[in-house]
Amino acid sequence: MDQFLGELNESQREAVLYNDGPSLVVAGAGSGKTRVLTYKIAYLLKNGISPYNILSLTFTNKAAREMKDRIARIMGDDIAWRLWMGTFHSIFSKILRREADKIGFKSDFTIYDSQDSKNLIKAIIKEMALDDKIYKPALIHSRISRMKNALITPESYAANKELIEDDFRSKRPATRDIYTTYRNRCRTSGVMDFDDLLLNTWLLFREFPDVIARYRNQFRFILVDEYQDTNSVQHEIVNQLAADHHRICVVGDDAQSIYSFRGANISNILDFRKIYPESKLFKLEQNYRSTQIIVNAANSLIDKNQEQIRKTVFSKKQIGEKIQVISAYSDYEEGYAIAGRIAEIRMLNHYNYSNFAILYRTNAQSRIFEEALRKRNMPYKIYGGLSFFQRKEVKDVIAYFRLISNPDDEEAFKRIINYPARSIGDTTVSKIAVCAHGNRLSLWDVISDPLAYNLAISNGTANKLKDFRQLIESFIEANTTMNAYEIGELVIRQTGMVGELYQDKTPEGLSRIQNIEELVNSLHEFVVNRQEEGVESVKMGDFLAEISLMTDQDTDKDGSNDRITMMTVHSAKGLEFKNVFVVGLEEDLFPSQLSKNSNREIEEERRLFYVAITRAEDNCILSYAKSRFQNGQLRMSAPSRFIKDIDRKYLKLPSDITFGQFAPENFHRFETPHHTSFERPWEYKQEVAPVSTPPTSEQLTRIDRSTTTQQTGNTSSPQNINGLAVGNTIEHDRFGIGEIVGLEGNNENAKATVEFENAGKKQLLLKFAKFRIIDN
DNA sequence: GGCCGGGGCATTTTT
DNA sequence: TGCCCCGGCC
Repeated sequence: MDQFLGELNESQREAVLYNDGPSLVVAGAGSGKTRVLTYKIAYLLKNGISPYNILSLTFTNKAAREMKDRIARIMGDDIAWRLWMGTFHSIFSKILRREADKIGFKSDFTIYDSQDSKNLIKAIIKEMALDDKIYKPALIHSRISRMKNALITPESYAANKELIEDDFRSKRPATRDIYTTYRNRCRTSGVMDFDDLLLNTWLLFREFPDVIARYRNQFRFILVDEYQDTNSVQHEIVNQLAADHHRICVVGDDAQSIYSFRGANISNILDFRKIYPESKLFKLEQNYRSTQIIVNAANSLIDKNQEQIRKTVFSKKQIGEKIQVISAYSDYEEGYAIAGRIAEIRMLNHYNYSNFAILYRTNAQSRIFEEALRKRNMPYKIYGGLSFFQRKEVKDVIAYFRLISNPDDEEAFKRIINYPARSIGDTTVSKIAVCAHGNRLSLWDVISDPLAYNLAISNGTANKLKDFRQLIESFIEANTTMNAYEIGELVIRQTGMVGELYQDKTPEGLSRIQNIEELVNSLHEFVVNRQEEGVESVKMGDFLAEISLMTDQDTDKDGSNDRITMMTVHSAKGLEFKNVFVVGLEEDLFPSQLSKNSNREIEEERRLFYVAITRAEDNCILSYAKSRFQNGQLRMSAPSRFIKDIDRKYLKLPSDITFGQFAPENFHRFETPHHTSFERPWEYKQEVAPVSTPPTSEQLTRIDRSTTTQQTGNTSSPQNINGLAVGNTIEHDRFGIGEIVGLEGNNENAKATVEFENAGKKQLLLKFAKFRIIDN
């Protein structure tokens, strides 16, 4: 016991030791918050508290898994295993499965992912004959989701004047009907969406005093991680559970609240002490991750936010390098500059590629870095994008699994009734659907007894439906005796999906087959693991319950490779890297244009930037491009206000940086037209750059261009368009080296005539041309 | 039933 | 630009 308490600093220890009442642990970035949570739980366990009595909620499966592993190392597997530790969604789905019958569900209800939800909403909008240009499914889905997260049921929605007026004003008065229908349809289908897992738990606890009493009694200690990102339902459920004993400990950092767009409510953490006036506040302020400069720079940034719990995060690590700000002429050049800088830092300090991360605001930015890294043969891994379980072929197979487990599942039904093709078209499906919804039945109910509902279908169609029904029934039958893996194999064989896929020899087809094989492997692994744990029969339903709450991060297997990480700032939360590049620091990109309406949103973007910077241990480098292709057009961009928000003394700024305007007006018309020394144009003159090697001559040319071309901020100059001039030599991605012999137009219409060495004379629309300037 | 092309569109996403 | 969706066509 003492040995691990000794590993804590004073405030960490205090936070661990206090367990008699509510506490709020404000944990600055890198301050050892996971360590506190882990040791706190270990401390309770060592003091004789049963793992069964501890509820500990996290935001990701990964976080839960890591914490469980750490506790297992201290307390042993068997104890760690019995802890109620997991994400809100997984813990509450477990409870809901147990109590399902009380709220009109079966314990093997399936879970709709966001895509299923959107599909259903889309179908409802279509059935209601509403215009899906006005009732955009994604928009309606997010509104419904917000409502659920704010504890608003269809009934309370309809009773809420403000919401109704709101919808009326935005010309979407039918929203509440869509919401009601959506909820009802989920019920007849025996499914819950992600938000239902929370809302239904809250409703269950509210409606059934005996149930909540049981769980209150069980969860004698409640711990919640990342409290700044909880939404109202989560907050309220936690309050329901803690109502009697108040032994609740929430951990979080208001400065890292970045999910309000998903309904996270920062006031949950800001107002925690209002709800529990007797609560103790612990502040973890020592950052063990980053250099002093990084911590101080981040502090100076976040200081610009109004709404926050004031704290003084500090580091006792080395002072470190200043945060370098790289200015690039274009988004392409930004890519090259970053790739070059990574190569330099890596060589000089013998870092691995895995010590580097490129963080951006939007996924769309990844492509350019991908190209730049690939050209230099630098290995990388991109996170985000389509996850394994979202892939079409995987979803198709899983839809069968879902239908076997719960034949009422409407989205699963629709997905596979005609896949593989069995000539049951949309017309038939909508006839079934109309009939089903009219009678408040599931689609499966209708095809189980088509005669009873007078379906207007031909005999041929009726036979096809019968075949489909019998196929699924045979699976359902087999499912009573077979384990999840056996059923999986059976389904894939019997449906003929494999045969169909093996026809396809294209790379995409091959990858589809691999994905299905991987799914089968994971089924196998799942069954074997469970059996090792002593579960005798491992059912398909168990597998579904597990994977429906999984994300990409949980299936990531090549995480140990030596690769540069590329991801959005959002997904970097909770991670750390020796060297972090935060790129695209431009107005309208970071902060996002869409966040500029309100100060609240700007503050969230600033917190996002704070999260980005505080991922860095040794080196943090920022970059921006002065022009960028956005939504298919070339746009001039100004450096982000957030760069200005950082105290200048922690920055190494490029000499030509100016804020609040597109192109610098005070650019120097080059005293020395060509750099002859190794001085880097982006650095403050008085600064020495101890960390960096002199750039290669190749880079210097590029960097020189980047500054000289800025003279062309005015886009109308005839000789000098979009940073190009007649006489420049460029290297085009496809045509190679060439010289510019003519220029016309400007901005997005700008064209250059280029005489290429090998490809002859070409007209390039600059908006689309991919090239870089190599000499002027 | 599946393929092609035009038009519209475009944050962030731990579950 | 690149993606997705829809409608038209074979």
